[in-house]
Order: sequence, then structure tokens, then C-alpha cells
Amino acid sequence: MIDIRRLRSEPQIVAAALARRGVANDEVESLIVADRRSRELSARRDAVRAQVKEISRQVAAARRSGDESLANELMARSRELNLEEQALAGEASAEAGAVEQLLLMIPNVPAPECPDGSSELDNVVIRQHPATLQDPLERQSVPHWEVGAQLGILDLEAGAKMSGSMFPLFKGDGAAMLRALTSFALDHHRGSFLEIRPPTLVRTDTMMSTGHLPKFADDAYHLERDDLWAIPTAEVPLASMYRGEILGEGELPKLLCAATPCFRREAGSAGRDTRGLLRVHEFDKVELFAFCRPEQASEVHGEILARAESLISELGLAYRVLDLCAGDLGAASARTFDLEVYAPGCDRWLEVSSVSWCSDYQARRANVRYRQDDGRTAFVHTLNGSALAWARVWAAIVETYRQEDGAVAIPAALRAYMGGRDQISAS
RNA sequence: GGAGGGAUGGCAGAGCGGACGAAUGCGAGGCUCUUGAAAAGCCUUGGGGUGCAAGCCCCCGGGGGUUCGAAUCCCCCUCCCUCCGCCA
Repeated sequence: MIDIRRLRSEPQIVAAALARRGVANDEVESLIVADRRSRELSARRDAVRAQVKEISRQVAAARRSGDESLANELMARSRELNLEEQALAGEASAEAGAVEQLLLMIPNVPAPECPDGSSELDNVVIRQHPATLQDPLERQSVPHWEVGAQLGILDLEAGAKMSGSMFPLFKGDGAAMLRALTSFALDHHRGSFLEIRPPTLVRTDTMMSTGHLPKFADDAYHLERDDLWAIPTAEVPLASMYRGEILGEGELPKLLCAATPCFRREAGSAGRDTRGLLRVHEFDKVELFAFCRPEQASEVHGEILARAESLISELGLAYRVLDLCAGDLGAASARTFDLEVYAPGCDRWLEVSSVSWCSDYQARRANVRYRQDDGRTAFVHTLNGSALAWARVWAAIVETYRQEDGAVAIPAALRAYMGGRDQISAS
């Protein structure tokens, strides 16, 4: 969540920054009002409490000196004050709850460098490799769903039969390639990022910490009976790894990496991009996550982005990097770079990574702090980025590497993970 | 799923109704001594809210309750440990 003290000290600056990403001024204003009332009420409550405590001490003193009648008198007075305290405490906690609810709904303040804009149309392409795409007439033009069906490595009908549409089923070398991609990526990150295999069902507070709840509950799968949520990304469990802890300054940055399935209801996007693997409810992904000191954040952000890019390059795919505009930022993010690979068969750019700097937004929600060298504590910064999301990478590979004869060449980087073979042909 | 035991500061661990935000040890920081270091000695050292400040308030896993007063008593929940049952 955002820093409420900053909101108090420079409300117009914060409100203006939030407006860049579409937060209404009213929303900010009602938070400011509720916060002021909340503080006023708790100050009044505390003053009454202080009197009650003082009287208690006097009761103890009266008892010790054997003055029972004074003790009784004081106790009666205290009972009276307690009634007042209870009333004030009720109001104060209701108002504090209101502040909390409003605060949980407000997204992160975008970084000043973040470009202006209200939707994905305003995102800025900052680089593309290669700079120009192959001529449309020479380009491979069979979409991955056809390539996959022809080679028997992707069976969308079978997936739909067991789970419904948008739950893909990979077969044979198609499944093996997915596994190869995960191994390839984990090996690439090993040594720098600590590999974690977190749970993929998490509690509500874990989903709250990253900002996925309460506002975006419709986007996630919820197991009502056990009140657990299927993670939409490994970012969710990883962000809670040190929840409530104070880390040593020397431990930072903590760099983590996890391969997990990811589950998304895609509630708001029914009917959009539903062909093949363009948008699916379940996919595998390798995620990079970092906890660091604020001054390390920029460097770590660059490193995660560089790692995602280098995986794409090694796989030999065309890609571009987007600087997301303020209006297209995820709730927790202050600055995000998206990576899109080009899929020639369906002639589309597919988002395969989103590398975000969440400043202290998630750290506040998860209460993850570190001890500075002056002994004081401060919130860490968190960063995350996919490296990479495989379903769409799989689609781009299959489309990019399809040959005249219908077989798909296996990218050189993956061959060692696929028994040394160099192509997938119809079986 | 059943039966017990536990959760206290950075860590270990005492406290079981009144001066306890909390003994003690370790760790960390400062100082003395020393050419330097070690050793020894002395001192300091939890988190948070609010306030210009003095101060006041909250926090002993979380939430309720009893009481003039709760780390301490009662209830519920979560997590950890031991045993039994079940099971990939």
C-alpha cells in the first residue's frame, strides 16, 4: 500500500501522481478525510485510557496502604471511565477499519519516469530485436494451434474435455519442450537466484500482500471449502516468504526464482485472444523475485529485465521491450517493462514477461522490513519478473521454427534438454 | 481426523493478576585499557501509532472475554512439536 504519511504531507502531489494511472481524486480525498477522523478518535480514546491506567495504579497503591474505601471509590470512577473508553474505542476502530479498506484499494504511485497514458495503446516500445521483422511474404504463417495439432504435440480439445476451454494439453515432444524450457531457465538463473518451489495454493493474506486482493478477486481461482487461492503467479507466494520479518541489511538483495503453474480466470477478457495459447487459464512460468534496499532497486530491476531478455535471445525469438504507461501498470507496480515475443504464424506480439518494480508497496502490505546501519528499520523494495511464461513462448517457438516440411526445429539452447534432438516431426 | 505440549525482544530463555515493554545469557553498537588486536570492565540496544515537543497510547502468535488492572485467567482461531490414525 501507499505511504499514508506521504499522503498527509504532500496530498496534492500523491493525488496527481495517482491520477496519472486513473485513480479518481474523490477516492484519495475520502481516504484523507477518514484518516484525519481516525487519528482524532484514537487520540481521544488514548487520553481516556491514560486516565484509566493512572487510576489502576492508584488502586494498587491504596490497597497496599490498606485504604479499602479509597480503593473502592477509585474502582467506581474507573468503571465509569471504562464505559466512555469503550464507546470511543468502538468508533476509533471502525474509522481505522475504514481507512484500512480504502488504503487497500489504492494502487501504487507510479514512478515519475513512467510514460503518460491510459491504456496499452500508450505503452512505449523502447527497443526491438531484430529491429525489423521478416518480410510478410517470406514469413512462416501457420499459427501454433495448427502446427501443434499437425505434429500431435498440442491437443486443445483434450484439454477442454477435462477442464474446459483455455486449459491446454501438451503431448509428447510438446510436453517435453515445456519441461525443457523450465530446466533451461532454472539453470540459467542458478547461482544468482535461489531456486524455490513454493506452494501454489495460498491464503487470503498472502494474496493481499501482493495487491491481488481485495480488488481483483474475480481474476483468481478460489477454493471456497478451504479458503485457499490458486496463485496467478509465483510472485504471490514469494512475496510472503519473509512476511512480518526484519531482514539484515547484509542479506539484501535476496534474489529468488521459482517455477510454478499459474492460474488465471481471465474473467474480464471473455472472447478476447482465445485462440490456441494466446490466453489460457493455466500455464507454467519461471518467476524471478527480489527483496532489496531502495537504492538497489534500479539495478535489480535492470538485472531481471536483462535475464528475461537473454532467455528470449538464446531461444532465437524476435522480441520487443515496452515501457508501460501509468494507466497500464499493475496495481502494485511503480514501473513496469513488458517483453513481447513475435509469433509469425499468427502475426502477433505475445506478452511473455512483465518486469515490475513495486517500490515499498508490497513490503508495506506484507510488512517486510530491513534494519539499516543506523539501527532503524525501513521497508524493503520488491521486484518481480517472469523469465519466462512458457505457454506463449512455446507458441512463438513453434511458429518461428516451423520448416517447409512441417517439422519444427528445436532451438539450439533447448537441445541438451531434449535428448540432443534437433527437431520435432509428426509421429 | 484424534490426543497432548508449545508460540515472549535480532537469537536463546525467565516471568503465570498490580511499579513488566518485560529478568538473564548470547549477539550488536559505543567507551576504557592497548602500538594494534584479543581478553577484561563500563554503558547502550525491540517494534509501532500520535504529537512542534514533553508526553500519551498500542504490541508478549492472531481475535474475543473476565477485571479497577492481563504476558499472566477464560473462549475461539492459526502455526510449530510429539504420539496415534489415514495417505501420494
